[in-house]
Amino acid sequence: MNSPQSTFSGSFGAGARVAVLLPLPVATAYDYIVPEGATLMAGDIVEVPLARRFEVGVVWGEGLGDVPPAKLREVVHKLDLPPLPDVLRKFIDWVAGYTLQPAGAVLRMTLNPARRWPQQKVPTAIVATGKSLALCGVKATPAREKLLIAAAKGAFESVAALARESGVGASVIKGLITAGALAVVEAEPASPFAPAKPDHSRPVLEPAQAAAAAKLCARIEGGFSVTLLDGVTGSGKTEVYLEAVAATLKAGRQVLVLVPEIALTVQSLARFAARFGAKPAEWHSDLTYKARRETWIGAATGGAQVVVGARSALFLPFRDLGLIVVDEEHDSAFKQEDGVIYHARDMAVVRAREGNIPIILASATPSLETVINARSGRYGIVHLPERFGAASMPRIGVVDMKAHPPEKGRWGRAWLSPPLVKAVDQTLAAGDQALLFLNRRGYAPLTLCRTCGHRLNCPRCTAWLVEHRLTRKLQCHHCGYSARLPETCSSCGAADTFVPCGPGIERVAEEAIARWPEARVRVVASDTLERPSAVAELIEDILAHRIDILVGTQVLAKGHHFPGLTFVGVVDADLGLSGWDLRAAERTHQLLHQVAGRAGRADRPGRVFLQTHDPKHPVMQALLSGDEDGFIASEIAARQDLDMPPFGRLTALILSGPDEGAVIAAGRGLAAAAPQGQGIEVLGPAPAFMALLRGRYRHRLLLKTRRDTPPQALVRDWLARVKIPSSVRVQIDVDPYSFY
DNA sequence: AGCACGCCGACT
DNA sequence: GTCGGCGTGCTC
Repeated sequence: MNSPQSTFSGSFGAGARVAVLLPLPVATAYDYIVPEGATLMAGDIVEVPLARRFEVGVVWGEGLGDVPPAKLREVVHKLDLPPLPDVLRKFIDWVAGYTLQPAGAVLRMTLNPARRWPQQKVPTAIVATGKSLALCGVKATPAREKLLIAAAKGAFESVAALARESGVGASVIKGLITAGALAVVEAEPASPFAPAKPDHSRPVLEPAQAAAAAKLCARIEGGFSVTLLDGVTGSGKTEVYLEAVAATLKAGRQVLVLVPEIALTVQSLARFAARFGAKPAEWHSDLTYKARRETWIGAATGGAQVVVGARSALFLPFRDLGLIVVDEEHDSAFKQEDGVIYHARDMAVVRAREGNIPIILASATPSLETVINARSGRYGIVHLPERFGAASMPRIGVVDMKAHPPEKGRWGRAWLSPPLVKAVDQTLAAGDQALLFLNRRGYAPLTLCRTCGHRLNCPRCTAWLVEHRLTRKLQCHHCGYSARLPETCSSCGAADTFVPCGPGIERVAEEAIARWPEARVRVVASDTLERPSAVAELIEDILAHRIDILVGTQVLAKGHHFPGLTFVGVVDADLGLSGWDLRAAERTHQLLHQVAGRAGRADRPGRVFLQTHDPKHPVMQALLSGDEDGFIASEIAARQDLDMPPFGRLTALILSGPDEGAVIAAGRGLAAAAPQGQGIEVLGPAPAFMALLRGRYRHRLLLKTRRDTPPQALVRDWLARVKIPSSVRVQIDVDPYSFY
């Protein structure tokens, strides 16, 4: 894993050895020879032979020289792409070192889109050289005169285009090119991105927003700084940070806005387009090949001034990045959980530091890590005090499900308590919209056999199969396994004995339709919104009041403004609080706070009911009393007591393989060789929460170190001491967020 | 990541 | 006797 640090200057002439980092999970860069007639610079993107194929890699610096000369091969050629900037190469090295991944695996995130691009032909244009016909030594004919007048109007992309414009034949054009009155020159490729206009549509800011914007813009002058932009839902954070974006655009530099999920890029794009009069570039895994290429090139050339994207946008080769905004910075979707495991918010801060640029972390419910950094003075804070306009915070109430159990209806079991039902009645009577929130997709999370109690499990995971009535399938939400509901129980052979247990949103929707037959009910989950256009249509349907009751998961919790929505019923506020997870309470609080923020954003006050079995739980109490600071203080105290992050550091080693015995043996081997020392603790191995995932058995070890002890060297040495069979994969998760 | 090499079960 | 399964190891 010791990749050479990229050397950041110098050029390499023919015959020199250069280190080329390849986008493969190999530990080191490989040496190649610079071919005759070429000069290469660090950062150049090159094609090289590798075994019996070709790969695209990046000149990372001077060759190491530790490879027998006979093995060396020549670079094939340099690609016609801008070189990767120094900052990006340093950043890639840094991320590789921090996450304990081979640098090539990190480079892959930058280079993957560019790897298989066919060599573009360089666009050309035909222009007048300015030389007169006489000077070129040709006779002035009417056709030639006409042609020169037409050519003087600008550049033409082809002979055909100029022929069309001038009404002169192609042969005359070719003749004048030969004579020298016209010339074929290399053309700037047309940028698909319209220039952003910083002052296109400046909103009128509320006084509090204006003050915050001024403070923010003052903070982002100068180099590296981190600023928490903190304000409740509806306080207008976006308008405020857009002022900082505008300031950066005026300075002629690029802006990256990271959003936690694809669905949010769509509405961000619209808001940015309205503000700057040009649609920003977008970046996420769902882009078409062409759009991906355009954004990548746009970032590299500077043509894309604003890029809105998911976490991987952090690895785009920006020519001159001047500002990063991380929107909804607390969102756990920023944590990449497979491949190179990294937290995009944390790495964004590093990217800003490497580039000596400001970064803004925006959230209504900032993560504890960020709050602590802000309080300690490492990060600045810009605070937006309240909702603006006539909007007020919703009134939040807690429904104790023990005191108010749902009344069974004609349709069977019910999940909505009488107080919640009454609130929906009132909302509908007032002509408003209601949201029933449950963070669980499908009809029922568990299906079991009434006769023998057999539970329908995923064959490849430690997980129940979730019934989806809309698609008439049983699904595993962890591996994508899907099957029809069997007719007989595989355990006892009884027929037609399966019963659904517990609610998913489809089941809540069933109850809503039965209770409010007149109401238009819509189920919304990530799997019902596959295409971004579906998100736009849904938002339109809600705004036009073509839906009365929304039943949905957390995809509905984020970002959108629905003025007609005045009631939110949280069906199971306790969901997510169970289980051993460091951030369970924090995350549940953030999610519920965010859902509550959906209610009553216009002039009508909203109401929120939380159904819970534990009304005394600190999360419920914090939401009820509005004492968020008290809740955060107690969470901080709890973390501090246990030396948990960010007061201590965690690193997880996840062992997995198809043979459980081998996985367990590898776990024991690692435990036996565990690092020791002051403030170092190793927990496990223990079966992971998902002990079987996609057919692989999983066991975990957890390394706990003090804040001042970076775990990377410890882990590196640790792994070097233990021989792990290749059938067992070791994943390293520095700063784990989930405990799967 | 690819891709070839290499050693054990069912087929022309 | 061969074709081919995917475990193992290498690529400058």
